[in-house]
Amino acid sequence: MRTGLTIGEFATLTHLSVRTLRRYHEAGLLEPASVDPFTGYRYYTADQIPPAQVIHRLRELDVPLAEVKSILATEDPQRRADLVAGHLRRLEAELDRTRAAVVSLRQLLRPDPAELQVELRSVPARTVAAITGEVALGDTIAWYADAMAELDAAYPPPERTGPPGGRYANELFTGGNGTMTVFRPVARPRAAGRIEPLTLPPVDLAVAVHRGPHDNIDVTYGRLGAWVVEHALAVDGPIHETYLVGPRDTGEPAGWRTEIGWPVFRLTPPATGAGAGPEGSRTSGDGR
Amino acid sequence: MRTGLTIGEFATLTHLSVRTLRRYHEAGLLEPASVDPFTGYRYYTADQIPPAQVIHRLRELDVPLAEVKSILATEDPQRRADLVAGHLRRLEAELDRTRAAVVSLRQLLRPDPAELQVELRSVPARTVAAITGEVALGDTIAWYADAMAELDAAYPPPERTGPPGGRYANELFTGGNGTMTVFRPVARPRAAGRIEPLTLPPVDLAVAVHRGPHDNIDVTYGRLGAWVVEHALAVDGPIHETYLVGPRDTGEPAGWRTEIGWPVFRLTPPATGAGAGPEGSRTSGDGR
DNA sequence: ATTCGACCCTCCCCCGGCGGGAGAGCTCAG
DNA sequence: CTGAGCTCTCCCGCCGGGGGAGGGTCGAAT
Repeated sequence: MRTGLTIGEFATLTHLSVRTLRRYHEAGLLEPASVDPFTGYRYYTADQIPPAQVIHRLRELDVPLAEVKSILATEDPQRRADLVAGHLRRLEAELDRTRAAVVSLRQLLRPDPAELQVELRSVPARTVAAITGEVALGDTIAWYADAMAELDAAYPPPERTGPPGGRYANELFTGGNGTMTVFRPVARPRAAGRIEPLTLPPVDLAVAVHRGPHDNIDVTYGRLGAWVVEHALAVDGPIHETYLVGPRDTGEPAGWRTEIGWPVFRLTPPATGAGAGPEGSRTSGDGR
Repeated sequence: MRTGLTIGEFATLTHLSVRTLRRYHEAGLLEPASVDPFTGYRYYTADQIPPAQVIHRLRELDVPLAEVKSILATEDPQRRADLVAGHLRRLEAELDRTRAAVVSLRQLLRPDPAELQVELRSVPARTVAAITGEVALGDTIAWYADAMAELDAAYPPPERTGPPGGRYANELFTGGNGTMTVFRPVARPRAAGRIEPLTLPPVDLAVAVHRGPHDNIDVTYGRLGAWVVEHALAVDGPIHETYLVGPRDTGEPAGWRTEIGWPVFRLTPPATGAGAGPEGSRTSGDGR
């Protein structure tokens, strides 16, 4: 009787590389059946082949080693299946992201985009029902959906006085996380749950309308930004979005209309009346 | 007039991080419009926003930076679209791989697999028409399809005397590349193009039939390997496959039948007649 | 004109999951 | 006993980015 399969033989049987098997041992993913205490030689047995193959498959799905470990450690087949299903959902979400990027890329490479309509608008202060939070970039969509659902539930249609909107700190995009606010203008804002009344300060906005799903909304952002720069303005402060037509209004993303507004101020204030925004300084990073 | 947009402003406009912009500069992907020779400050212009967004999208699609660079460097829109389409094809292929892994994983986690039928078979030497090459793991499928097409073209049905097969070095799977041979038994093998007559040495094979597509064929490999180990045999030498029913026979992958054979020899040779294989030593790595 | 906070610079280390290679020790058949 | 071929550990590199240190610059407010 042999002591067991050497790592090389086991590698041949499982189609994993020797290095990879060593790594899995080191990570505690797949302990050899025995390890010679003197030589350090790893010895495997035939019944370790199935777990090795499960690991192989999970890695093909880019499941991180740590997660593979927790999946393998889960005895209950039901919970284990749940963990796997969770990762598959994430894969699916990523696939959606990829599809969206493909569509957006095509659009971006199209040579002649239609002219972008940009409007400069002074928005007075107003008080709305709002939910504010510190969110990581990847969680924005889920957080947004959740918060908006809470607002919708608290304020049924008769109380609403306009389309919902959001305000997003720039660091959210450039830094990976940041403050975001979603709000709804309503007749009488009141605090409840995460909702609290919020008075939005007056701002000068450069406003453009993005048509269609949000996958490539940053293209419109970019074009709006270019417009702003070319008109000798500078952007400052958090992005404003107003969902004129959104997922709550039509299930057809192509019909969505999102107004995006970027707070601006004049670089070299000419004779034109309105000066800088209320906060005056052009230091960014407000909204925290 | 400003010198241009600072890296921070440009980051805000494009939703890229400052660090990432610096990296793209360093990689030659997106040169700032100007760099202050004394301070090293990078300054961008509004017309750099579109290329930045193209880069952003390509990166979302996991296009390597080097490839992004070559795409951007390509002036001709036609060629550029080709490059992008090429990457999309690769994405699609990867997606197929992922789907296959999901299916295979489900199957692997199913608790009660049917018993695997394994047969020990002594295969005599035979001469076939073969194509041999050194192939990287990722290219196997394309290489296989190409070589098999060449064989099929050279030997129309009347000349064929059996189902086609292949012989694959183990390092192909464990090491990332290796020697593979595809062959067809025919009446009179002759050299032509890459095809050359090859005499396959006699081997003792442990043979099992894999049913269905090849995505999870290594599960069958593993089970065959376990069987071999449990029967006090050791595997040695390149894997043999025989395509009893393959893509050339039916478009329905579920109907495929692939015979896989693993050269074996007895670990403790008993009184039974047949000894080890013709090459004798159990050193692996033959087939080169 | 100076101050001072926000910005920008470069440089180095870290991550995950693998591969390559060095240098040394082990196994086992001839 | 020899020697080929295996195995061991350890260190470095890849990719695309993040974190942070330490120091220089910009420009609005004082």
